[in-house]
Amino acid sequence: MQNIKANWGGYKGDLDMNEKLMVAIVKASETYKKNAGAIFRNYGLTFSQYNVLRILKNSPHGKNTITITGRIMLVSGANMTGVAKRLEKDGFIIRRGDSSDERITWLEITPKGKQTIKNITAEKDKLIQTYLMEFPEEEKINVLESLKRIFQKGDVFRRSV
Amino acid sequence: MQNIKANWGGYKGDLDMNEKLMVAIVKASETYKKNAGAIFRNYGLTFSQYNVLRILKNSPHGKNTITITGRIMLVSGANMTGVAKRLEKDGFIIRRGDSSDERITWLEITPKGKQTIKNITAEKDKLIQTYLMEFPEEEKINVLESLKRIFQKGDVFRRSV
DNA sequence: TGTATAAAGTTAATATATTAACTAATAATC
DNA sequence: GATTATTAGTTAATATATTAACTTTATACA
Repeated sequence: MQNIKANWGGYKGDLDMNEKLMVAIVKASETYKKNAGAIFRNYGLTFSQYNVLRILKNSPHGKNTITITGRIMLVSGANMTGVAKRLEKDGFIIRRGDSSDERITWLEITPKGKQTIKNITAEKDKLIQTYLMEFPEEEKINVLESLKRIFQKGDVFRRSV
Repeated sequence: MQNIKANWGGYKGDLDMNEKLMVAIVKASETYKKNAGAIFRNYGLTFSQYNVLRILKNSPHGKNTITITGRIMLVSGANMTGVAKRLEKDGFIIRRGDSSDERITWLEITPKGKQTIKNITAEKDKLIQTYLMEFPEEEKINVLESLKRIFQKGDVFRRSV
């Protein structure tokens, strides 16, 4: 195993275990976002854009509203406006108003969007497999449960602020 | 426990366990970044700016180079330029060239920067404690080890691309 | 019924982050 | 010693993300 801390300018972490764990979560996340984003770029998508398509594909009739999609992704509505516009410009989704509630904008994945998600699958799964190949199923379940507890706490925290 | 999936527009995750785990890592990370960022903002810092100060504080003589700091944070050098300039403008760091190697720019945390980090500590630790209060020490160690394996794999991946 | 409140979405200003292209300085190699 | 390659950092263009302020539409309720 190579030493990934090579040449860190003498930096020594003096973080306690708690902050060390949070920093590790952020680093694992950033690593995945960069590696997966590099794959998605070859298919004309950013990491965020891929996630919108993934959510729409798993929503009834391949569509959902801007606000709910943003809520699942934990991003603001203001940010969703731009992401959705760029996805529509490139033909991955269409945007359509709701006939009975004119406040609502529906996002719907197009056939091109569905096909792109499908094309990405193998390469994306292979990447994740390189991370997790040594993980027994039980370890995955344990880590998943631990992480869920963290962001559910964070959700409560956010609501109370 | 309230249902945090309330009103998700019928969205159903059909992710396999592997992708589910990666999505959970990203969500835990984003949750922490948002919650901690809200605290740091009260002290005049963004999440990224706080991390630069944390790294400098733990570096020899409170300083490190732009490139190495960015490498620890997993962000590009181009991004570091802007973050460092804004930190200097607000008096949290100073930037100084190296006398023997004129390519290098050193970032050094100021007394104001050190004091700000110190002021933030209690509130930041309290936030992390709300996430981890139910975690036995052994669970923290296990999750930390699991996550480290992920971003070390990601590091190797990045080098090979 | 009418007014107040809430919800959905957009715009503007700003910070973070990327890649690509570039300059300048140092290191390696022939 | 001269050429080539590498390293450090910046700039430009673009995408992502935030909060604050705003418009429009729908809902609550008195």
